[in-house]
Amino acid sequence: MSFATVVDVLAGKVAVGEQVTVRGWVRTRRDSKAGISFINIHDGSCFDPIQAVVPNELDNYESEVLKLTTGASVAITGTVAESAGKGQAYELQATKVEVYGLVEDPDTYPMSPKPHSMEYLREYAHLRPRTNVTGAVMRVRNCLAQAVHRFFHERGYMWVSTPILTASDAEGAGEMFRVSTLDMMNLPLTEQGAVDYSKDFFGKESFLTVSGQLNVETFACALSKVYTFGPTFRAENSNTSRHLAEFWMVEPELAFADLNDIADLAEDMLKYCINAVLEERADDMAFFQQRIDKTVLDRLQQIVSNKFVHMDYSEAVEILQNCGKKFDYAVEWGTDLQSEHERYLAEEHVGAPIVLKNYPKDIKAFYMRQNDDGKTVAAMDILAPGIGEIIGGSAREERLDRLDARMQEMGLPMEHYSWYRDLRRYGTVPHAGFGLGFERLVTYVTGMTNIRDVIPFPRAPKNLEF
RNA sequence: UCCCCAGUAGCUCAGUUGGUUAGAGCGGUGGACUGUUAAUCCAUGUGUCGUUGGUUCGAAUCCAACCUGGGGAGCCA
Repeated sequence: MSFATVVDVLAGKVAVGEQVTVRGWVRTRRDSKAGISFINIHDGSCFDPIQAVVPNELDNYESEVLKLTTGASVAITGTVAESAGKGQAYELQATKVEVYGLVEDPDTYPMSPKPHSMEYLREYAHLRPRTNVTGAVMRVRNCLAQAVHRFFHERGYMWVSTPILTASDAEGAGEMFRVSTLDMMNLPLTEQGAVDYSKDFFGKESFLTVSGQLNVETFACALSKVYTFGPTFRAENSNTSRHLAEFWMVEPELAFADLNDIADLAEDMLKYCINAVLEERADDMAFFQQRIDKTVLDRLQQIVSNKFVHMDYSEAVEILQNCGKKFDYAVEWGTDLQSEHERYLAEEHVGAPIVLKNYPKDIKAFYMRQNDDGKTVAAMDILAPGIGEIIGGSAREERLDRLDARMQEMGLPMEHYSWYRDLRRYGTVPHAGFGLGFERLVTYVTGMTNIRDVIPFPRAPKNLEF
């Protein structure tokens, strides 16, 4: 007996007439008094389920087959046949139905075969992978993740696993989650009455990382082309459809590179990943196009076939000031752009992803390379229509005197960054990198509206189930 | 964290100028029919009306606080 996945059978990889066993979960069962039941089985290998045609002559037809409901798990053995019905090229003429597990109360099985709201599905994060929408999201997510690794691998980048536990706030990127093994009911105190972290596990304060960037920079300054791809954590009290407390970030870092190099790298990477999804997950994308976002395929096609628009921050400010549109917040050189401004630029002015470059230094992080004008830094954001900032990057300040000056201006504790400063003291090189919020990419590519629906188990303020 | 909105059956929602027995569709179940596929047709049930407190003769309905969710904002990726 040989086993086959649903995708292999539906794709015709199993010859007609051959006997195989398919294992999975029941999506629907329809009975015909002509003496057969149609059972649709999904196993996650592709969007479509396979139809098994089950004759009532089977021994367990009455006792088990007729008890199969949505969610039951089965192994169905049968002969692959060209389907007599519409809707699928191949089906399984069942000769044996083995039941792993029935659904104990079909009436209250949470994933009933009907449309559910995304909010409802979120409450069943352990069962929602069985739904069309979550299954499709996770296949696309996987496709994107694999494409990220492939993209960098093909270009000679090395994947560096940067640490999750850290001592320093990398860039003031956000509030950090504290990690501690101290007894919270009985905290050791210093003579001054502060918590004595020298008694803690690491002998000092420790946190979950907010970014792998500073760590990965050290490897860029030795291995030249590197990236990190892993989870990051922000303890911000952000309650939006675009933020998570735990999310994955792709952060390439490239030595001997400037801002334009990584802007191009970012554009190439996005196009590569989107092309991968269009090629490998056409079935899932057809579903998103039909049920989730009627514009998603057009949008993705446009991205892969057009050059991104580059624009300096200063130019964007001028455009916003002269566009004649009324904004809730005034646009002024030197302030950060508001969501409404970013949305206008990406959605109305350009209608495609836009690369904004050379921001005022005062609204950006300390490590960003200072431009010769004395006012701006070599930073860039890529803004995507419908979702806003999807990528943020910069050239890094490689000149020690400039870096120190900036850190002093911003009041950063120099001693925490000694190793970071060493990179500038010993054989410094120009380098640049960016960060891509992976879930934002998945959101954008699928057309989903809430980022909590594109990660298996979303973590957000007041939300840590499962 | 701020502003706005919502929370009633397994799910999606209607209802309520405070008043006996709380409504529909879908799902489930039973039946009919059918190479069906969001099947169709007939029958059928279901409720701490988010939680706690208050006002009242009486609260699902009014008020307050809280919890949870949604939309927007801020922070960012």
